[in-house]
Amino acid sequence: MSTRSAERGDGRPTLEAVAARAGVGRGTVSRVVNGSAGVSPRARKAVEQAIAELGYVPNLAARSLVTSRTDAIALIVPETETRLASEPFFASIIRGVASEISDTDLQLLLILVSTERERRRLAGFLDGRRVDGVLLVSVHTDDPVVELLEQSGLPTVLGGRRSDLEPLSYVDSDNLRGAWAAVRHLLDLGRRRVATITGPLDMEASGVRLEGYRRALREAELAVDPGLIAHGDFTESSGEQAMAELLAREPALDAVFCASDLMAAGAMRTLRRAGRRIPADVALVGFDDSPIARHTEPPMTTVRQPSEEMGRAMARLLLEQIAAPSRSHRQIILSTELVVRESA
Amino acid sequence: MSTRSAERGDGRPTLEAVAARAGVGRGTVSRVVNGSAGVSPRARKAVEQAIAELGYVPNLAARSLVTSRTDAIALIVPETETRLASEPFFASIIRGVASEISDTDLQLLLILVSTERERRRLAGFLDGRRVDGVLLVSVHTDDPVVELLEQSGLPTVLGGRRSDLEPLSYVDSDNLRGAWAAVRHLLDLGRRRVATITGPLDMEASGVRLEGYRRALREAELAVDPGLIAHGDFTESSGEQAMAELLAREPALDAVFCASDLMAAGAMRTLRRAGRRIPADVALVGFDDSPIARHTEPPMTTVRQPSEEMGRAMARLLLEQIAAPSRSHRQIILSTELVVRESA
DNA sequence: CCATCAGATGGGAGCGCTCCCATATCGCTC
DNA sequence: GAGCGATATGGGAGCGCTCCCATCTGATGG
Repeated sequence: MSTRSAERGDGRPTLEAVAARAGVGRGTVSRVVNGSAGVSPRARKAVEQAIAELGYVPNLAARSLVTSRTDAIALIVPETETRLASEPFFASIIRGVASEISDTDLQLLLILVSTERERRRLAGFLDGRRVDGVLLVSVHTDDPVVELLEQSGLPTVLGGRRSDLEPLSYVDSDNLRGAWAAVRHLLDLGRRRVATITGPLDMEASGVRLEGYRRALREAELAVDPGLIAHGDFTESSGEQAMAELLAREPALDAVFCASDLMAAGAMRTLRRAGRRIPADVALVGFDDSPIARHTEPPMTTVRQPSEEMGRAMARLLLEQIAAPSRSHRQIILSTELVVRESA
Repeated sequence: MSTRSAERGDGRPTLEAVAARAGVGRGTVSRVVNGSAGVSPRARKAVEQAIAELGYVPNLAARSLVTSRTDAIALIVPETETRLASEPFFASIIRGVASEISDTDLQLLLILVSTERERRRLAGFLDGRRVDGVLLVSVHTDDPVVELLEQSGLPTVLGGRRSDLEPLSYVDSDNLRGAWAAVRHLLDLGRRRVATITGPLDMEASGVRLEGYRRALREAELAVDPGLIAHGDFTESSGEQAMAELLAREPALDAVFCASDLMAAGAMRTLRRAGRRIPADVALVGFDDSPIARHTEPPMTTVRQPSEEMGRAMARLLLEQIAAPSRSHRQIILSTELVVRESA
């Protein structure tokens, strides 16, 4: 059998086998497979039939070798892996990205980077050009990972930004307005001793949320009292601790804005232990609208970030950038929304 | 310059360039790169230096073309994407898998399959042999995805199983003992009208947890009353609804075992609305020990599944299977643990 | 001192594909 | 009816690597 010669050892048919079966040349089959123009209807039909009969599937490695495209993008999550699980934020991003690329034929690679070793591995990975583009979430101001990406020259889109001068493309949510609206809400409720628990200040989002807090206070002609500001790192236990500090410093506080729901949950716990009623004694607003916000007691008023939409937008931006690499960098700011439940 | 000829258009050095620089042949460089034996120390050193100087990184596509390995595995999550976000279980699995493969040079591909279209895409993907092996979580009894995997002949490891006759390798948690321990705990508390809310019965885990419930009752010489059994689908709202049914059918129930924390959270909400105190009137135990279990009011007693360890075990099993494909299928059952908080 | 053998080495062949160019084919126009 | 451009087509070259075999080297034994 002459077709034998065009088959793989593992039995999978090659382009050549399809060409032989359809009675055309390799070039024509390739054109059909890749949807290029300039194929007669007759030839196209013959090829399509041969493909169906043989169950032909292109060998991506061979294609990639020639085109030096990989048809894959990577989503990099540079977090201690614990946060991945505790923050549904990441899962939503994944979901958004996956749904956006689900009708391209791109692969999604997930890369978790937490240790130094993993960072080095990532460097080799990027140098090896194993993906066509990269998505990075959870951006820290001087995160070496971002620099790796910049150096690599690969199309890149960030979720969040390092500063308001961020040169790379990014998608961010409107942290300023979100925080502002949250604090504004507390003030509208008549609270006057409004504290805040910030995120880690090496993340721009934390700084911006703090700025939103400040601005709302100033607009209400209230002084910004440093004693009412405590810092956390987005984890629940840091929220617990920060709340304890605040309570110690300012026993008379009557409201608190937390830069994440997880910290807010921790803060609630501390408040409860201290015998403060929520919201009667202390009103509380979180940030993220993560699932746990609905499960706290009382259910938490919080600022919704459209995290799935962020993932989607990131993917979209990256696809554009891969398609037209020269295109200058773009940014997208998605709006946030106050979700009023019972904690404030 | 003669080295020019051995460089890629994009400037990345090739094996050939390294060979030229080190003054050896391609074969020797390849042997060094792949750590094969039979290279003199002198040659090895020269090659290593050339690699460092040139910043050589192997082209995976070319390698893959020859070896027909891909150095990638896929994690398939066949769920409506919503569950990905709401169930930290998946995130933990991802984390476990990622950490287990982090010192191999395998890639992790994440594939979310929910629609029929995505399933077809997956089929092509598997046929295209774009990964060396596959991990599947959230296994449903007659999930077409599992059949796809079986047909593909790729090394496969399931998280969960279709039945106790599962022919494929799998990692599961000890659902029977977990459920049994939960119900046993409720009985030890003196409860006698113990209800259960099951998961979707097309998942083996649901059936087994129900069996654990039954067995604990029988051991306590209590009848298994169908009126005390309601069905959910692991979502919060299904828990809410199932609890309402139970309350309607058996107003006198004094305990409930829920097959997931999410359903338990829903059930709590219904109980609260119905004016039942937890645990005074109705004691409640969940399953999973997901983060929300700590945030309910009162904090939930639940059965811990070692989900991260499951991910790790799945990856380990898959690696073994890829290394030694002939090896017969294996299964690992991880033990569960009752975490007593305040709801029971 | 030469035959012998193990270990080290170089490089041809070929993996399956895309790119591109030479060639073939067709339908028009003048 | 010859000439021309537009459209289709086949297949060579080559992507960067691994595999394998032929060759070479040097140490060993008779």
